[in-house]
Amino acid sequence: MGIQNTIKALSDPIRREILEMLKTGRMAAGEISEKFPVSGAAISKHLSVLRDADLIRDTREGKFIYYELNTSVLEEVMLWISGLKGEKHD
Amino acid sequence: MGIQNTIKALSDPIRREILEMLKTGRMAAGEISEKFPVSGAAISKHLSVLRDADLIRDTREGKFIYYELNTSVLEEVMLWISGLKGEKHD
DNA sequence: AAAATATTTAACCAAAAAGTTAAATAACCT
DNA sequence: AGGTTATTTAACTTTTTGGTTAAATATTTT
Repeated sequence: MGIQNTIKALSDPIRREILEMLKTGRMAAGEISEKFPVSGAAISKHLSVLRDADLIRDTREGKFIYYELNTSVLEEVMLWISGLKGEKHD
Repeated sequence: MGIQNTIKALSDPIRREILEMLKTGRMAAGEISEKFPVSGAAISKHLSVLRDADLIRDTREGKFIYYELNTSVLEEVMLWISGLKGEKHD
C-alpha cells in the first residue's frame, strides 16, 4: 500500500480511463471491458491493479461483479504533490 | 507532454526521491547520484525522464550540470485528481 | 444436471523499463 | 596538448508490464 501503489496504478492510461468511467457510477466488469479494444482478461488484470491500490472496490451481485470508485487514497497523492510544491496545508 | 508523461515520471520511487531532494534547492547530477545505490548512468537516465516530463530543468555551469525542480506541470495532475474526486475548482 | 454467461486465473509472449559497464563528450587544470 | 573530473550515451541484460488465448470458477437458466 502507500503512495507507490497508488501512483503506479494511475500511471496507465487505460486504468485512468476506467477510473474516469466509474466517476459516473458503478459498472460491471464486462460493461467496463466493452469500452476498450483489449481482451476481457487484460481489463480484469487492470481492475485487479486498481483494486490492490484500493482505488476501486468490488461487490459481487449474482454473476456480475460491480466496481466502484474509491477516491480516498488519492488524498495521500495530493498531499505528496502539495508538499513538493512547498504548499502549506492544514 | 501531458499528464501521461508526468505521472509515468512520478511512478518510480527513485525519481520521486530525486524530486524531494530538489525541493531544498538545486543540485549537480553527481551530488544527486551519490545518494542512491545505483550507477551514475542509471541516475542520469532517471534525470532525463524527469527532464522530458519537464519536472526538472537543467543548466550547465562549467563541468557541472545543475538540476532544479519545476512544479508547474504538477498542476495538471492535481486538476485531474480533483476532477476524479468530483471537486469544484475555479 | 447440463448449458450458458460473467469474470478471473494460468501460462505464455513481446515490448518497455531500469540496471550494468564501457565509451563518448564537455569543461577544467596544469 | 594531455590528463582529470562530471555527466551522458551506447550496447547489452534482467525485470516488469501489458497483452493474448485457453482453462478455471461462480452463478444463473433451462
